[in-house]
Amino acid sequence: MTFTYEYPRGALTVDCVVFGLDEEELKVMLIQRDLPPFEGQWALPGGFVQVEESLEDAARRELQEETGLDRVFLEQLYTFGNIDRDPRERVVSVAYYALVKLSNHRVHAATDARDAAWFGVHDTPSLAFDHAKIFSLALERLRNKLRYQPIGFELLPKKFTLSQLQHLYEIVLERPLDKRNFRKRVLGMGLLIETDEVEQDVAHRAARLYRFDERKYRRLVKAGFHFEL
Amino acid sequence: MTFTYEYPRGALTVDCVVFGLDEEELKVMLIQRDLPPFEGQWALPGGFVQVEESLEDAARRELQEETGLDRVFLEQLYTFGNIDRDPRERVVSVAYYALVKLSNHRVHAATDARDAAWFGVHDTPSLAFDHAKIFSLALERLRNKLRYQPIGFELLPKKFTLSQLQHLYEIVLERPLDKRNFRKRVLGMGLLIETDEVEQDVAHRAARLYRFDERKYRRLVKAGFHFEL
DNA sequence: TTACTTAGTGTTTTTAAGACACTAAGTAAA
DNA sequence: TTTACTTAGTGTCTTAAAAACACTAAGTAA
Repeated sequence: MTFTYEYPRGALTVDCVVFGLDEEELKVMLIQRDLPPFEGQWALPGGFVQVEESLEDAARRELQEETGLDRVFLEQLYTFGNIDRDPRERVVSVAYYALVKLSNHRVHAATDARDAAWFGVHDTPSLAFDHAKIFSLALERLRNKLRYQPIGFELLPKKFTLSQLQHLYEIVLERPLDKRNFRKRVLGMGLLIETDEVEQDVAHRAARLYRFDERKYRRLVKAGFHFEL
Repeated sequence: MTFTYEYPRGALTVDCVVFGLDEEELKVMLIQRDLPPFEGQWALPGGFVQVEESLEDAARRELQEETGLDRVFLEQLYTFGNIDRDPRERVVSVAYYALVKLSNHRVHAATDARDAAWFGVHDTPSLAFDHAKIFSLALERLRNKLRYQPIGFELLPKKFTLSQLQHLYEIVLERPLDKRNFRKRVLGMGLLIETDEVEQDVAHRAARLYRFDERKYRRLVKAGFHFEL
């Protein structure tokens, strides 16, 4: 079966920059292409948008199919539409970035992808298409967003210590932060709930666990508040 | 002549939210549709992306064709891809917003558009498609951007007084600003060049004219500076 | 019991933002 | 030419936020 139009139409794809947090590093998920063009090269997970699905649905579906990731934080980044960004034909790509709790998700390479793996953001191989550009924009966006919106929690387990959270900020922003000032700010925000649990199996004093008060956050955003961390 | 593909393909459009500054109000440029769907209704200027032009090129071309606007500040806003946003078929639209110096550009309605006109941003008619959503996102983006990037100059003539600039900020942000604090901040930024001219034909003390130091701005941005106004 | 590691906690200093009112310069009208 | 009117232009004080800074507490391991 084929589909015919009066004027030529480019193809539409989505690409996802998936960030995860390892113990010591910010990582990005890449897949190794199993088909031409750029066969064997690493690339961002993504693929064609089907005609009866929304852009975000397409992004989630591709993530699921290619990397097994599910129910992640996902936000639109930018749309890339240079005419020769794909050697085959005109392809416009809507890029998304995603944040996942690395601990939850063991990667399994899947359809379309020879392999899927996490790379340190400073240790990425050369990427297919204009994906290096997409990736660097995503990293920049993540850093900016982290400053003024509480999205860091998306990279941590549900319950986390303040040290873990600070560590996350230090890794993403790539600079050390003062412990007392950090705790002051982050608690002063009023979006963390202190649980009655502490971390387990550590060889030193155990830290209290907190969780993010997502309900309160949603309520405040709806009411027009802006958050600056 | 027709074009045939193996899978169905949606259409791709660009839509532009064009802002201009009147004496007393922030305005948006709308066109009245001359063709179905939504014939006769007001809409954002925009149209189909051709297969051999980039997204930004398409936006500039449509602006030129439909409103006669040329060489404007243009930046990508967001991509809208809900499956039923166009009653005819699947259409994904990449939205841009533009800032123009209203004084320069007299509007002339043009091809595809029955009419083109400026509307106060609080006085817009009901819009075709999901254009109301696009418009309100653009307005929000403009306000946020104005806070931390010096883009306001795009709405003013090349040479302007500090009062005009303050007035612009007050109109866009919809709140009064303190004259002395405003001048302190804006001059402290170091991106304004004092000319040796003053405004003409005013019935009171004439104010000094300034211009935006675009070179310096570009240089600093390249060097990684961030600007907060 | 001692050494080691990370958790947890306030105060001071510095910097940026906000509030606030008068004089200067020009035009227009009496 | 004097006077009234309008907008330009200018600094200081107050307040709030950010940054700098060091010790004690609690637990584990040797």
